[in-house]
Amino acid sequence: MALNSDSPAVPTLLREINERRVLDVLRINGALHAAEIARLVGLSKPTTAALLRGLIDVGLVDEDRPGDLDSKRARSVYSAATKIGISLAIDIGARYLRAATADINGVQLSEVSVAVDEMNLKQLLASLNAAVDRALSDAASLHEDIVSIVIGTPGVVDKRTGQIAIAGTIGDLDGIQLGEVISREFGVEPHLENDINLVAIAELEKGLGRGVLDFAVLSIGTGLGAGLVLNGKLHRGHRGAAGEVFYVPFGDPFDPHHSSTNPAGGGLTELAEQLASTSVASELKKPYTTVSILDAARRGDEFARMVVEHEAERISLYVASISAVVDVELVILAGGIGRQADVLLNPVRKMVEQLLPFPPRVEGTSLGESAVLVGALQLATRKSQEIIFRERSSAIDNDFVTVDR
Amino acid sequence: MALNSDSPAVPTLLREINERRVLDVLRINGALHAAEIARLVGLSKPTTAALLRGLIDVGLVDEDRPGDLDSKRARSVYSAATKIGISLAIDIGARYLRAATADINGVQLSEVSVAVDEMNLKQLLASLNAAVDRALSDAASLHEDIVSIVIGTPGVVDKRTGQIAIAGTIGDLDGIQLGEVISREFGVEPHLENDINLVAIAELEKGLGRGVLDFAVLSIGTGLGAGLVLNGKLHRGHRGAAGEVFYVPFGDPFDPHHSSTNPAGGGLTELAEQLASTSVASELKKPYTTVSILDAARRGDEFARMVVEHEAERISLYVASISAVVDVELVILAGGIGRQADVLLNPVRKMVEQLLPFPPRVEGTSLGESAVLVGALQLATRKSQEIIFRERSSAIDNDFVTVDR
DNA sequence: GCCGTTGTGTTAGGAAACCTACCGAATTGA
DNA sequence: TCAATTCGGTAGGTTTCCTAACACAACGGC
Repeated sequence: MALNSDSPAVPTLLREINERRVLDVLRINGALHAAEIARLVGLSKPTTAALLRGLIDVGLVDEDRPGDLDSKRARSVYSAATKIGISLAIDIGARYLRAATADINGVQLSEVSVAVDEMNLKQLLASLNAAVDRALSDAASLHEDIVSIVIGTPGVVDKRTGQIAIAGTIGDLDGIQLGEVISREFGVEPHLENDINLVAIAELEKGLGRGVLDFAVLSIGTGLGAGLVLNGKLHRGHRGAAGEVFYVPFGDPFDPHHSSTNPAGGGLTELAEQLASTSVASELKKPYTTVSILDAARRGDEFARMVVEHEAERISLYVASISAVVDVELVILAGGIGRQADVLLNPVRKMVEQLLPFPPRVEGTSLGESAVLVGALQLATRKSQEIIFRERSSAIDNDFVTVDR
Repeated sequence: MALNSDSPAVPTLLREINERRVLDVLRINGALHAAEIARLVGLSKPTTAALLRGLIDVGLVDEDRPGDLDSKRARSVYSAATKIGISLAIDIGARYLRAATADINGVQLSEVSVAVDEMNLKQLLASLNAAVDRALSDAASLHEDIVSIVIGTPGVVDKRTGQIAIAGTIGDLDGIQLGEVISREFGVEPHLENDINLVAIAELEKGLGRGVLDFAVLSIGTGLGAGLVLNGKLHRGHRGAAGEVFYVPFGDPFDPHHSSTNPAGGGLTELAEQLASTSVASELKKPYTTVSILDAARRGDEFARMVVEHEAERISLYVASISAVVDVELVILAGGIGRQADVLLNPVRKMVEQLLPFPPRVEGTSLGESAVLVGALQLATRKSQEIIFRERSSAIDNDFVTVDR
């Protein structure tokens, strides 16, 4: 039973709340005339008109007099300003480096993808700079326009220090170094975030997670990990390690690789090697690869189907663990293997239903390879909007002191 | 990007926020004079005085003129009203039935505990009625004074239907029936809640979870289950089944009893039976009981220590699962076995640190047998406060309509 | 093609919430 | 004892919202 907020409610708080509402309405609905805004926001016309004047004064809203381009009796239409800063998203993957930009309203302006291949930090940063420069020029923007930056990366990002731990997939990547370099380069402190968490945000905003209060994204690819959305918000955990389901101690708890149950990494091919001795007919030949196995399974190859069945069992264990602990409505499979959901989905569903009395829905991701980028852009947009709003609205009234009270 | 609230901000919203702040301040700090309240709330003296007058008018605040009983220059002291309704908490356990009451500010007024023993629903309800009646008379209160009721029970309580599923420990308990009976009896719709969730709330408010944003209570006793507090709030999950860690598929995933890893129920004695063949010296004799094993371990009996060590390993698996999925800062052991944390704590900590790169702190509960009741009372108090506040504050201004806008 | 209806945006007047400043009364402390 | 402090209260003013009324433009039925 603590106080909900530090400061008490004063009249200017009302203005702030209502200004935010007006901006939200404009960002959701696009250009509108004043009376329509008043109805959607729920305020009277005079008040709405005053709000709009204030927002126009600080440059957060644009007014257009379209001759009579627009409909009916409207004299002016209003829209959320666009050219007041951009957000930058960067995805540092194991095989690709991607960058994207969006305007202050979250509309994507550009996207750049560069293949990377075993490079050191110096080379990585050079590629990164090139990619960002291209993303900026494609968006007709400059370094100074960047309001916020979100970087997606494998590994656990510590909330306080920004340090990246248990990265694994990218050799000598260090969160502090990276943060400092970016910060120096762009004059903006970047926000580092675990890549799978960003996929979860992407699913929440633009994917299968829309409107779902509790769901998880289980990513099976180079590594194994999950992103959790609980009560409609990303759950990072105490040190940002939520969703590190690799550490659920199945099988021999002291095997550091959890090889008997890990469906990620080389899990699928290892499984095939192990099962090769069972003399089931197959057109598959060694060396097995993830792709060849999945393709054979799609063609109906008996041995490949058996391997996939086993893989599905392993995946189910992790789906079940997540759901047993947090009871999600939906689990979305993603990542290199998770994206091949067509052959995995049904066996996983069947198994999960046997394991749990309250099984979640299980689906394959509806987002493509740039899911991390989409999530990062989403997060960066929210940050930018908050920064710009604070900046502009405080510019109006920052001059009075209190004495008595 | 949706609107944060349905209605826009109007001046009366300020009043409501500030009224709540004043009440909060009084409930936290006890009786205060007006100037002190103004300082704590952060509002000016005239505004605070007006707020207090309003709250006194509707009976939410009491004004006392203590002659000069109280200190200094204060003419009046103000305190949150107490005699405006009570909250009722009921704990339906496997072996005990408990009831407790608190005033509107959460101050406990009475507590009653009754042993129950294999009874049918009819007998259970009779005992329940008797216990509640005693709790009420001990609190010098009447049925009509009850504002809200929270009932703790084993099993998963569905948010929407109130139905109880997978109860197990209590034979023919049915949430709908129970809710209906209570509702008819007291004229108040009771809120049913999983008992371990209530322990988590108790730890959050009065136990080791105070100030901890992310923690779990792992209850090991008749059954196995966990309560999760994430981001400072109880996490119930999509169907209220969050924390049902019994279903994490360790060992043979198709063993419905998960007997190879379950530390709860008869887990400890079973473990002892299994290990009896290992010829380790022991003063323990069959039949083993949970109590005799734990006592022997405390005395240093080698065999008993080995059994406890194994039990600790099993517990660690569940601690690790929870932490791998949601990354909690702290796991609190509770329940019949969990309360015997003295002998379990160190081996569990050691094991958990081997299993996880980010191990949580592990502690034994600091709350006694009435933890469920404490949590239920907490929840009921919050509900009562909200109900009474709504009732009283809407009594003032519920008479005007809008036309133009 | 005219004129009533409808909808937009503005002005005027007022209500509700907050604030600062000041003042008298009571207590405290030098 | 008397100055300083603190309390509760009043007066006057600001910010924010509201309803009501009105001018003006567009639409549509006749």
